[in-house]
Amino acid sequence: MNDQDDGLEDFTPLEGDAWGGLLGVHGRMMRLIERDLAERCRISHVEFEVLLRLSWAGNHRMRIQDLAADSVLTRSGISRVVERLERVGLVTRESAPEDRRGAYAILTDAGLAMLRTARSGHVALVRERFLSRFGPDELEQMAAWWRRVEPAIPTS
Amino acid sequence: MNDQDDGLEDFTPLEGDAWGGLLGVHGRMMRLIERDLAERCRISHVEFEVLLRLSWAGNHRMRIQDLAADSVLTRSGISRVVERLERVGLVTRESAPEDRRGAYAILTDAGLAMLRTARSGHVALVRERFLSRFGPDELEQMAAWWRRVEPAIPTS
DNA sequence: GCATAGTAGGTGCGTGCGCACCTAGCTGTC
DNA sequence: GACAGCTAGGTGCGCACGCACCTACTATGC
Repeated sequence: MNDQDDGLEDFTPLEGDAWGGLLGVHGRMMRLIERDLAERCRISHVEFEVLLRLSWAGNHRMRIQDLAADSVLTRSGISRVVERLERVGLVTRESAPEDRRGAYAILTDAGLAMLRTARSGHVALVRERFLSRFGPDELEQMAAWWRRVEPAIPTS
Repeated sequence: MNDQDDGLEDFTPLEGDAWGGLLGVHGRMMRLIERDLAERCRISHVEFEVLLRLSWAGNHRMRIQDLAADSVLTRSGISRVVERLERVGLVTRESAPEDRRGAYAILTDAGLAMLRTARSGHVALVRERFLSRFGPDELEQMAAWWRRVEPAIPTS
């Protein structure tokens, strides 16, 4: 039912399918993921991501600013996420000795335990709905595309 | 700095690159897009999307429920988006004669004009940062992937 | 030393949205 | 017709987040 050219630049059908499809797949997946994590673990996806990245870090600790970089949230957002996680005992905060302005978020044992259960179900979900639809060669190509595009998009 | 296997299922590196890359690219692009639309047109991306889909519809009008389906927002979210757009004169509302529970959102002339300026810059941005990084064959493959995956992800 | 600029983290405020619920109206069964 | 059950849209409430700003601290220039 397109109104045909109403005067100015629009996406071509191919562009629309490629870009719009990415938006659609992301939106649907996020709905599934948020519901799943909320029901099983009472945490949000960003909270899960913070726990995950802490688990990757040496000694399970990261500076707030490092958590904020390469996150979908701003520093203020991360600050509040860490506050929420601290309130339920999944992380603790500790001020940085080498720079007294700074603070570390540190994964607790309870946080690590929670992450493990959250992660196994999460991985299963993303595999079932998304990753399993692609062969290894296709996943490799997809990853290569993101590596190609991502550095061209400014972080801030 | 991975903590190596801490006991339960995790993404493989390949899976992590494919899925994490999608999240990263989407997040960065959305930041750019929101800032651009806000600065140039004082509208958000969801508001833009509603205007766009109205412009595609016959007579530039759609039922609220049809706007909500296949949107990233719920019905209540769409209801508020339409309310905001109505308040600034970009759409009007009209109750549906064939089902008196229902309502149409209708694009106004001002809304169409706004959409045109918003869209041209938006298309340019998405092309510059994303679409132009791919060849036509790659865009076709990407679109095919989304077509393959999307129906397997429940809408609600 | 002192002054200025820059940075890390936190916070008041405004806003956007989901959830649960409400009302009005449609539909189906009897 | 009467009544139950469903659906479309809107709304009160709570919450998460960005923006702008604040405080505490560090870094740089003199």
